[in-house]
Amino acid sequence: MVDIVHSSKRVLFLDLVLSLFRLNGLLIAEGDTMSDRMGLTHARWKVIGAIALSSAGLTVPGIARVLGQSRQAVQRITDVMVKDGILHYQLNPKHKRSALVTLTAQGKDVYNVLREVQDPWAIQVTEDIPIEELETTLRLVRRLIKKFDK
Amino acid sequence: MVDIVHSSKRVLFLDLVLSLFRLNGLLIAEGDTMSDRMGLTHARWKVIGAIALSSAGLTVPGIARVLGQSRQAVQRITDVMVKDGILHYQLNPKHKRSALVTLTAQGKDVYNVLREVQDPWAIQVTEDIPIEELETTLRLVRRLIKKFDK
DNA sequence: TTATTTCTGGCAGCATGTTGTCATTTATCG
DNA sequence: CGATAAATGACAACATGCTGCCAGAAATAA
Repeated sequence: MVDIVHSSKRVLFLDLVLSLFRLNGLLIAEGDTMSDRMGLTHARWKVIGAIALSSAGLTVPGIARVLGQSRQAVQRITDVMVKDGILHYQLNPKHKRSALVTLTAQGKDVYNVLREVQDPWAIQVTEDIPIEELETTLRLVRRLIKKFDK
Repeated sequence: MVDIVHSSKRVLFLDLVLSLFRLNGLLIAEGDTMSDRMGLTHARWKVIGAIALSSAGLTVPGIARVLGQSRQAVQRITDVMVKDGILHYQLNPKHKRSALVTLTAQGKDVYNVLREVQDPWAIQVTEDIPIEELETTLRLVRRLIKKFDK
């Protein structure tokens, strides 16, 4: 009996993992489509979002920690975005070498336009989904993240 | 009132999306760690899994459709795996150009070793998670996939 | 059957992510 | 304070993914 429970949970979970891979790809595609008109890609609005949500200011490794990525990957993205005038490296009083990454005026404009597209999208997608299911799913996802993030 | 509901669902959903990105990265890392000892990467065991689960045999574009990726991405992976002796291109009676991708004997061995690691992992991870939550989450994930996969 | 459309393989270019390494700065510990 | 450990930037190598393009095969429509 225990084995049966284990077995079905195992299959269920592996199915979930594969489905998450699939959904991840589709969400990236959605994000790219949405941010296309403002010259962004999913990797870039992830960075913009992380900065916009932080109050105290973030360094490159800080953004990487928030997004769960390598600092090198984030560094490459921010370097390009600084060149494009979206971001700005601001002297960090707390650290001589590691600058704070901030949104320029243009970057803030981009973020606002992004939200104008993203918000209706989020509302429309969740239209027919009970809030309880979203909560259950988010709780489970966070639980899994905790398990793996060490 | 409607706006409040929309607002909290919107925030909840965006939070979920970011968490899914995070979890995706962690699952890939888990997969890479697990399959490291048999010389696989996550991209490769996804392909092996797709082939192993198919009864009728799959072509490269067929694997791509199952995994929700571009056929070019899959083609590059399978080309390498054929070179490594894990996969084999078998003449397709139904299509002159598009070969069926099959596991070699070595490939089947690899798949079996993979399952020996993956199964206990799945059981251990879901140990303290109610099966109902897994089902709810999988249902929601599939629902989202349907929305975006067109 | 013939014309049109779709599918496929192969190639190229590019975006994104990872790990590894090295030198330097910052933080921590004895 | 001084030694050691951790964090950071910069660079390189590599794995994966995408789109675009072309020519030929296969499926479909007329």
